[in-house]
Amino acid sequence: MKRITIYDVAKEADVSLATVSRVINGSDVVREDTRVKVQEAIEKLGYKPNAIAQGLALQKTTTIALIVPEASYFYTGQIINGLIDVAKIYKYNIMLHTTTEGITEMNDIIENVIKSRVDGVVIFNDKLNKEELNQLTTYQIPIVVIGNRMSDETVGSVYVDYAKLACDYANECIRNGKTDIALIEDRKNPAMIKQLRDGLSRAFKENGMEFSGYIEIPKEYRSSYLFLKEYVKTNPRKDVVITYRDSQAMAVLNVAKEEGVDIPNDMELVCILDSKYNSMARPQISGFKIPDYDLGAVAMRLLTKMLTDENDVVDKEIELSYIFTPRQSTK
Amino acid sequence: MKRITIYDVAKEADVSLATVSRVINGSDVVREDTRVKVQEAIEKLGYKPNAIAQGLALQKTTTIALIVPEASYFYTGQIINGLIDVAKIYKYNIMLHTTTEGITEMNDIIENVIKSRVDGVVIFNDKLNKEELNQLTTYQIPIVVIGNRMSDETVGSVYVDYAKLACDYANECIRNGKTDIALIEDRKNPAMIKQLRDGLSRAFKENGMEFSGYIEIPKEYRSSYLFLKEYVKTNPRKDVVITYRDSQAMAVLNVAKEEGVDIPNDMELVCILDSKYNSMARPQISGFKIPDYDLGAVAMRLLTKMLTDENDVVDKEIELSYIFTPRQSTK
DNA sequence: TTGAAAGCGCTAACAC
DNA sequence: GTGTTAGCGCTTTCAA
Repeated sequence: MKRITIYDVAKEADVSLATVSRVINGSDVVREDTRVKVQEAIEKLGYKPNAIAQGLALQKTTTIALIVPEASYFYTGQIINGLIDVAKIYKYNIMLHTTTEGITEMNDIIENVIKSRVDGVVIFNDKLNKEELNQLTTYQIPIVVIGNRMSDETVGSVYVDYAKLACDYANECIRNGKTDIALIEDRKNPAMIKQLRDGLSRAFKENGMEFSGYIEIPKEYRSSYLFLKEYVKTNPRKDVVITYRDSQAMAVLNVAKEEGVDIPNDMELVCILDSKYNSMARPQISGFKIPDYDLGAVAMRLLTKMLTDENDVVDKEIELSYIFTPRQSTK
Repeated sequence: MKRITIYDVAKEADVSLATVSRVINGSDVVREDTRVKVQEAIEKLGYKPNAIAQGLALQKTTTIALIVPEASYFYTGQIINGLIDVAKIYKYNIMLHTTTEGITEMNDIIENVIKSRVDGVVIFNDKLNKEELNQLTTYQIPIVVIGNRMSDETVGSVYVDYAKLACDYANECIRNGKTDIALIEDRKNPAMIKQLRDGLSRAFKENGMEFSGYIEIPKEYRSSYLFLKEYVKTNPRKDVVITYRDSQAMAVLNVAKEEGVDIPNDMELVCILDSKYNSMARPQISGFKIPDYDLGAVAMRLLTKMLTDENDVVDKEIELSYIFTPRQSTK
């Protein structure tokens, strides 16, 4: 089957290609009968406009690039879902790029993104390099960052204030006499952990104390579970343990159960990134409902705004809130 | 910043645009000194070739469309990872499309895919309509389907034979006297469940029996957990319960624990789609290691083959195998 | 080895 | 209302 172009349709309908173009773009200056005539020709030939040619002519691709970490948690999936749902509304297509742990191919991706002439970029990545973003801004590509708050003028950002979250929660704990709080490292999400840690430090400082409950997982341990299993034997019990991901929380739960530590009576457990698995664990794990879907959706909405409103969008920094969901692992 | 085109580079380097084109495409007919001259001009101007224009001129976009269900399990994520890793090798970009439960916008997606002139399509979707695929084949777009075996001549497919998996496993159970096998419905993945059911039926037939252990979850129950909680009270205990996803297996585990059913002694539990959560549950849930990552990787490899080898690719149907991973929920 | 020019398929002034 | 035509940025013969 030969590729059908706008010329073929024009010939078939016996009009000029400009008229066909007008029809497919819904221009209202076309007379009804010619519109119908063209429409029929399109139907008959099975013509589909070539988005690439349109992109070239219009200097816009109605495509945005989405850059996410390869590690696919449920969380990331939800962000993508939210983003795509909004993208669909505005007819944007998504080019998906993933960054692989360790390998600094971010530059390759950026290069790729520039070449592909997408209209905008959404980046969700724990480790984000300002320099790399600069590349994009040099090429005038609108950017929205998810997760990291950016103070830059040109990039938008949608995020959750984990520091505040941690600070507030710690304050609450301290108020209730629970001062022995532990935060477990998450190698995959250092930036998030840093925010949490900062928040905890702040809370302790506000209460005239110093936060010292950060638990690093030595490189030689392949999983938090394995490490904690050892750790718990030689270290005093905490009042509250905070983990970032559900799997770490489950590791804590398992270790506790195996070592005879009663949760929540001997020790409380909170997981920052709530997930359905938290409620399937026994005892059910308390967590913070982080608006993952919304992070994606709002980011995309912000980007479309930046893409359409020539005059700068007023609020490029959007903070989303969270909700604490108490379950059985906390009192 | 004005958009830098190949003309700007040509002027800067004082050569024709044809030469610049040759340089960026690594043609070896260019004399070294002019190559360097052009290279410098490119560097100086920060020129990046416009992939859209290239796509138009070359009639190929080096982009493939990936269609996956919106519901983001870990599994889907892994498939995407595998696919992207291979796509990177061959320099392909990914256009991500998701299908939403219920809403039959598959046609919209297909339409979109055709317009975007991607070089090929990979589809992973439980509910797959042959008609919709036909659209794509009409437009000569190479397709690879993940998960469903397709007998079609033009589409490739990469899949796991769940029927065989179920049949073999059931045979093994029956051989050991465990004939009371239950398979729990999964509304999100009817096609997979059908395959499993077929496999079980076959095994029972082979043993002169009939499979009657399919457990449907009535619409009014919001989760398998809630339903099973009721179900278990009025129904006899099974020998073996099979679920498709980890969350269903965990539901079974929780119900069993709460109702005083000892797993694996009173009843065994197997989850088809293994995941890390299975090994975090207690008792750890036995499962089949389905090669999710490979499904994606192999699918992409197959597609690139179909894209490059003009003469038909010999083997367009690729079956991947699985490994049973016994843990604590089976004896 | 390099350049000139004809497309690739479409849009958008500008004419008529 | 509709047609003509000049791009959009690049590749690729065909000449030189």
